Amino acid sequence: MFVQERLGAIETLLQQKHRLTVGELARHFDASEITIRRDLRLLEEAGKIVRAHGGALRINYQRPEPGFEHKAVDAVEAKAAIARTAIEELPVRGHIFVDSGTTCLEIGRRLIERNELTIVTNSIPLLALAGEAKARIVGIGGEVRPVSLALVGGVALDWLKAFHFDAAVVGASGLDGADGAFTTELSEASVKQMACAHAKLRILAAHASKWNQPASVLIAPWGRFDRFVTDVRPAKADGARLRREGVAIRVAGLR
Amino acid sequence: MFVQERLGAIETLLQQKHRLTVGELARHFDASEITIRRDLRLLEEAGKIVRAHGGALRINYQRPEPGFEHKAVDAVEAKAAIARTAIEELPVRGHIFVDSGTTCLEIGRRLIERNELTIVTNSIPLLALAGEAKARIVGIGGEVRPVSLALVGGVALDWLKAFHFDAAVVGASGLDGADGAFTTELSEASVKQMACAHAKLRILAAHASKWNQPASVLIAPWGRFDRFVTDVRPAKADGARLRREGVAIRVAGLR
DNA sequence: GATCAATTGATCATATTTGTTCGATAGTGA
DNA sequence: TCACTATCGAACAAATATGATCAATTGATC
Repeated sequence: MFVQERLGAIETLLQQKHRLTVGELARHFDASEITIRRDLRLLEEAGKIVRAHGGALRINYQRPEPGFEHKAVDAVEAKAAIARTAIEELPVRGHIFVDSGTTCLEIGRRLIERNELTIVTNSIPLLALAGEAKARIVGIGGEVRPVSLALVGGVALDWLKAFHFDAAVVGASGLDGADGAFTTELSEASVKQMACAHAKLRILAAHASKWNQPASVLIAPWGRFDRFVTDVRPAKADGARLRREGVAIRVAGLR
Repeated sequence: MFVQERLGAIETLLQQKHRLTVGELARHFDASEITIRRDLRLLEEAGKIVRAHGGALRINYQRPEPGFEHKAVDAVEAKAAIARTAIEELPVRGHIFVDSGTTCLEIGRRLIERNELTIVTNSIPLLALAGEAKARIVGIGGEVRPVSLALVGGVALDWLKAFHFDAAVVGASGLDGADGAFTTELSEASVKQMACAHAKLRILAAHASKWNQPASVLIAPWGRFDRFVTDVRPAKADGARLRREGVAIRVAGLR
């Protein structure tokens, strides 16, 4: 086996495994460990991999789950812009459901200024803002999901059934041009679905970074939403698809 | 496991949990504590986390209860003492209702460490602590009362009807030797009553300053409570009355 | 077949990583 | 305030991984 072949093979293996030990590779190629180390050094010098003591890691090795707050901080500006645009779409009186998540929290933060409004939410951070609110704020009950500080679960759903909203604003963890909006957890998806099912106006608010992010549970296909508020004009194909499905796109800062 | 992997994993965990102790991490990775500390130091030097004595915090973690803390500064010491005493009266597993209010919040703050417990509460500040909780936390639904950040109202009551608690801890705004415990709002009183009605063990926790404070709505006469936890031994007459009604008195710091 | 360059493997001194011990320090409750 | 406990980090020790060096092997070329 030629060196180049081995180098290429190691790269390929790393695509599949994200981490490889020197021992594994030595066995795999039936070569000595020192040979593997030499290969790894070459690959590292070429910037193809990251070496670790005992093996190697994929270069863009990213941690298991992207995480919640991490993204939240660097997109504050964008999310504020989305929020400013989103509230223009929302009624000044009546009942509005506001979802959990950082984008929706920004929207909620602005909506609580409207004194004729009743805001129903599953977001604990939003409930915590009630002290400064002019609007009436109602929390749906349920079990707390610690990662997102959202109220979820069966009882929350039962309770939402009894409600009728003038509008529902929901967020998403992933967007897919072909399918629709996704989230990572079934229990959260159910709450979002139920809220939308009982709302006259359904608004999806999501930061552009959510496009093509993998998230396992479908909240709803595009057609179920009336408006999609985001911060960057979607790719041509995605935009066309949305319009075909009857979703009005609002791009923050541009209208 | 490579160092880089552990560092990445710690970052990911921190995004989900806000805070991690060295011990937790050591167990999680099956590594020694000193190894974890070394990792934490690396992450701190890289500006990825904030270290604390005993563990680490997420870099931009902000306290989730804004606008409420200022109230809580009154009698912190005494309330902490009451809380320490109260939790000794409470089971380590099962379902416990924890009321809104600063005293009960102190109790809840300690109870969330018990990992076999389900805590049901109408206190939004307590719900906001779920991110750091070992216990399962359930919020009852309802309208938010901004002054107290408590969930109240008809829906809250309906929720409570569905529950059965091993214990209920409630607070009060006023205490009267002759009558019992009072609060300022009918809606809050109803929640407290309903919680007690569905609990095996009923604990009233209140700071001594609440004696003879005027508060309009009777929560319940003394006889409805099993224990009264406070920070100062009650006046002779009051103490006698309580005992006659079958309420066990626990004075914080003295037992 | 002899020679050379390239690659690989073996050996061993050195690096790195991890865990243990123990004195120092910070937090906690009285 | 003090004493008590938990946590911390320095220093050492053990285990493991690493790379420099040198020898062996292979294949190409003369």
